[in-house]
Amino acid sequence: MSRIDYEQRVEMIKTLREMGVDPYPPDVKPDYAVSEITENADAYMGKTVSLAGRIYSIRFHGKLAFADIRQNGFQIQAMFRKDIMGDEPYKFLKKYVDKGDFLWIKGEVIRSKRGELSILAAEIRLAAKAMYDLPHEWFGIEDMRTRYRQRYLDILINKDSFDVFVMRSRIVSGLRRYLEDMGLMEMETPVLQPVYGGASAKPFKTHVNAIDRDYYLRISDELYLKRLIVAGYDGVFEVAKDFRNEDIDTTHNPEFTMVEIYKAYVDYNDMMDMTEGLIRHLAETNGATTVTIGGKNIDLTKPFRRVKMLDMLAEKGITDRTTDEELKAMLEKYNLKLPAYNRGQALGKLFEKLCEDELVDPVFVIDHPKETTPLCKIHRSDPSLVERFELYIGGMELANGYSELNDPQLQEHLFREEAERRDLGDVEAHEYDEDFIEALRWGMPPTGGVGIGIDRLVMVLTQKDSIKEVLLFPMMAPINAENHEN
RNA sequence: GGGCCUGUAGCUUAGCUAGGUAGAGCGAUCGGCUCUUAACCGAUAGGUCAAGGGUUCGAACCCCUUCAGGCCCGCCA
Repeated sequence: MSRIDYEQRVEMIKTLREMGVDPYPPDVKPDYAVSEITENADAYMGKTVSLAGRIYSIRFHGKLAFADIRQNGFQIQAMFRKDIMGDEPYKFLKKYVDKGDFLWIKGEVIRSKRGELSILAAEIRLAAKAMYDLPHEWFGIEDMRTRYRQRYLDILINKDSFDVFVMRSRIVSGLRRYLEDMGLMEMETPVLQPVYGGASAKPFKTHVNAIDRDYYLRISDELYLKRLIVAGYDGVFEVAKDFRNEDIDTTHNPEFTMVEIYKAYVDYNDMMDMTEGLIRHLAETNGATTVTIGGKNIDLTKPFRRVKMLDMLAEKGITDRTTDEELKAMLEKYNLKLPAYNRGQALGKLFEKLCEDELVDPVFVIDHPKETTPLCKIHRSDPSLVERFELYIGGMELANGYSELNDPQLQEHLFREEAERRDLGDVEAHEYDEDFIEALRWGMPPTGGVGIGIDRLVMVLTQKDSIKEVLLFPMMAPINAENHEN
């Protein structure tokens, strides 16, 4: 594609160099951030300051010009008067400075006749030249392919995108601060694991040359964090990138971020309290306690309901009187596949199918059948269940937590059952992790744990209905060299 | 994996179920303008209509294939 702007800029840069003007000078030093001036306009009024930023718009009126200068999310208007800055600099501005360029300006802080906070340029300096025209902010960039593949352009042009990732950053730092204030420590555990565990998912496989072994990218860091509880740290967490080799859609990306949190001497009830407190705190500090996502209104201010999974199934007519044959027929009807039937997993699948979408306002679904996970403590009052919770918001699963299983013999037994299920063809059954069981044999205190999907949490708090909107660089198929022209 | 929709200038798009030289706004370039902020006025340039193949005298348009994306469904967080 011919871009005349690009070719013109190539020429212009050549000319600038011949004139002795460096289009990419190394020593541009503004005295003030734009935000400092805009946030304290009155204090700086009449003072001479220097600042720098990108030109988003420039409007010439003969011997007068206005530009919008933006830096780090803050914008200020620059005013250029030929009689103040001089003929040559004004001519230079008109001829060699374009929208999209970075400009350094020194001048007096004033207000224009219309009252707009401005810096009246006495001196200017080209800080960095751009080679493309900046697309007009008014129209924005709407094409998803451009927005996701050239995210820097999306963020540059679309203010909403800029703000989403500011919010994401604040949410994650707020989360870390909240957990640290609770006395928890962030730990870093391996991304490359010889045995993948902690969740049901298909992994990415890789090979470690140094020891000539196949490794996996982690699907979870649960089993490592629990080893750290064994090790004697009573509260740990990790904001972790996890990797699952599954489909890409509006709520799934192959790499995603999950915070897992483990704390000794608490159970799943305590972890629900903590999860709820954390999410409400993040909602309040990011100014959105009632949100709309995908047309659904969600109220984060009310206490999160806690409902037993079996009670929700009972509302759908599935009770302990429902026979296995009837359950199998229902699985068939909804096209749900279980490599090897067992009642607990069947109930879990049917729950997801029948109930999940209805869970708009935050709700903890608790007390799952024990076959749904091998890492959770058996329920203190019903041996067919486990002390597990899942938090749903807006029809999405946002968090999953347990009273952690710390009985090494039972853990070994449950892992063997998972192994049998693998042999029957369940590719998502947990791998047998001998090293983890060995750790449990040394003794793990009673522990509560939870994993919270950060991307989905950010979706809720920023009111976005696609995970791609909250991932800086969502996974996209690479553009074929034959089709690629820019 | 199944269904529906989309891809036209740097950006936003019209034209596609009437097959007949591809149009606009913004942006760019040149000129004018001392208070604009989607600035304005005048002129100019800018297109392999996602890619490939077919039908046709003639294809952005009809057909086939491919690529990329979106939405819904199925499966996993």
